[in-house]
Amino acid sequence: MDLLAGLNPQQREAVTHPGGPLLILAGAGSGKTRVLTHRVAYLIRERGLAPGRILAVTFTNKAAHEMRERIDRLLGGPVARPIWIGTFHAVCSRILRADGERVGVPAAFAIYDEDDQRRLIRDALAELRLDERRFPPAAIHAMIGRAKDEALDAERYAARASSFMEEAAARVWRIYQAALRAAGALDFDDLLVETLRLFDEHPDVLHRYQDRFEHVLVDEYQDTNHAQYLLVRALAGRHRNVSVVGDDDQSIYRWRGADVRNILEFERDYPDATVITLAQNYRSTKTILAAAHAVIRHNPHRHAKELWTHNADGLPVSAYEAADAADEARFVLDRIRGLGAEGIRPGEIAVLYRTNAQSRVLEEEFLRAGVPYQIVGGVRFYERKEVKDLLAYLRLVVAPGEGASLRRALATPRRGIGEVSLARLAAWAETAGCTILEAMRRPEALDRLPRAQARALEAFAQTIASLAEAATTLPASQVIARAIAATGYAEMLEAEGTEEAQGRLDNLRELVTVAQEVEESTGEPGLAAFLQHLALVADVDTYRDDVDRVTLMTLHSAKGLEFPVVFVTGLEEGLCPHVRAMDEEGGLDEERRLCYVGFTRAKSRLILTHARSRAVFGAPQLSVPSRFLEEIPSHLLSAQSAPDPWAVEARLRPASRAPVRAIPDLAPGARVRHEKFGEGRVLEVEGEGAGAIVTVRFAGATRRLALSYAPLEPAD
DNA sequence: GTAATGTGTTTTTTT
DNA sequence: AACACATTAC
Repeated sequence: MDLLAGLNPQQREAVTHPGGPLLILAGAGSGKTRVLTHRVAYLIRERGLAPGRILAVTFTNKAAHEMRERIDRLLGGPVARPIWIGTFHAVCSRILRADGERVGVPAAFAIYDEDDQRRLIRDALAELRLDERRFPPAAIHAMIGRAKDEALDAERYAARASSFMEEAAARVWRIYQAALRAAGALDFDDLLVETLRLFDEHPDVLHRYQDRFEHVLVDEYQDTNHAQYLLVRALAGRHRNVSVVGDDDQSIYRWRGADVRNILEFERDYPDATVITLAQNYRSTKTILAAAHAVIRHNPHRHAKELWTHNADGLPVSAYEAADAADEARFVLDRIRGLGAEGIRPGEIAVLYRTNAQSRVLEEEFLRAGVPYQIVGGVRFYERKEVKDLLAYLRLVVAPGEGASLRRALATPRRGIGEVSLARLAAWAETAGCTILEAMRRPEALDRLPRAQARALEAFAQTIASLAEAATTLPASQVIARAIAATGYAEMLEAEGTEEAQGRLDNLRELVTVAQEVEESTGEPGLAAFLQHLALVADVDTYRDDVDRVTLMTLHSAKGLEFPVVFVTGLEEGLCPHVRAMDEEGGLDEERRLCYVGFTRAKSRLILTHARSRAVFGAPQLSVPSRFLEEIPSHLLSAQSAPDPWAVEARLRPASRAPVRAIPDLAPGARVRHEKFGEGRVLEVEGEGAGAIVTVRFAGATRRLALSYAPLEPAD
């Protein structure tokens, strides 16, 4: 396959660039992913570079996956396996697993999630007798996180602390860090910081990686923070073949420490850098690009540039003013139904919003309408209670000394062990100098406890021990499958007998599938590797483009994706731009970039909505249209508005936007006709009247439909 | 030791 | 409105 076929001159230049520092300024939809994958394939095939000598850093695990697949496809075989492709966090995690022990990071280190981290912060605050109201754990945690983004450590941070709050954060940090170390755990930021420390304190390790990576490529460079910048500089320090790709207009992670200067000042860092600009857009219509540009051009301090395209003008951008969030959701579903009639499938549609909280109202409407959807983010799969519970058991199998996991695992399923028994056991373990888990197997310790508790603890320790035994020989997926049964978790959920419990059990089984997939794609079958991998999984990684469902997600999650039809909802002052962003320096600019990212996801249709009233913390608030909407010239727009509920005649009409028609009264067994699906038979009816949801078997498929929306009529 | 009830907090975005 | 956390009741 010709690696250069179909590429424009700038893309070709980027793909074939011989070596040395390369900056690719790639606008939205300019084919940057394509350039990156073709460049890697080119280096391997045309330049004879061994795949193992390439490091490619992506923004999400999903992007990493896709890149690997595309490279294999380009080169016509499974060539990509040895390439190091992954997020900064995944790459650092791999380095630390191999060499972390040189700086005191155990090979089977745990990666603490948000919950675990917050618990340690609160413990530290309590130890320092600091009031949580005056020193909110979330704020302290964020301060520490930001400092780690800057590659600072507690000592240097303490030295430059200039306020009482910062001094408190520095004191908390020391205790927090000691607690992590004691648990053999790292937080997300530590993955980067500890890798940097490893390189700093052990130059021989750094040299090994520097020599190995002849080419380093970094995607989404505009969203790298200082620690990541230092990592790139260190890893590419020997061969200086560093290619970075990014777009300053799409920098949306400043709050996480991302520093646009990394991309704006690349030429200062590497004076001999080649700079290539990709400005031709292959994704969107002229109208969509014009609307996006009309917004982004209001930002100061940007590389002034305008995308252009050979694509058609396309339809005007739609704008809808809804009465409230529910009306907005109904409008979205109305439109989606209309698009369906035009032959556009659910999988081609995305509904975007600023905050996860907005997804709830939308989701309700999707359920009511029976339109298939997937929500990316929100309550994350790996933060669900049952998943975290099971992971606690698994962590315990890998690291028996880990206190937080022990607590969690002991609590569910209930086995009659509470604070009191655990404290007694912990005290005994302390004096005996063993772990709590070991104490559970000592008769001397168990004799001090009531009979029932002693039995339960003994059985618990036995369960963990047998799982640990299994983990020495079996791959992670099989250990997990055993754990679901051996811990009594399956039994507990089955006993509940509710649909919810069944769903939880399904989630746990899903974990087995995930483990199998990870084993196959990484080639590392062990439980420890799997647990570390899991901690790094992002929301977008769970987004699937192979299912025919409408995708609901935040503007942030949408970065890097594209859809034929895109809805951007909630375009109101205070929401997008968000109030919390506006009291920060440069916050408004970033909100505008976020909006720009949203618009430029759309290929052919862009639909914008805002509501006159929206509930904040449950209380309705009036809101005005976002300034970003006002920035779009009216000739690009086709606007529409919900009726004013205060107008007299409007008050007499039903509030619902549902088509006014007779609601058929159906019972199971009835024959019905659907505009699109043809004739079918009713299997089940849930609810009554307009709110009812019916399950109908059509010739092709069985579907759940909302009676009030679905164009369903009795067939006689 | 656990379940029921009450209270306060939450929403910005995430590797 | 929804959820986590604390307190109370059993």
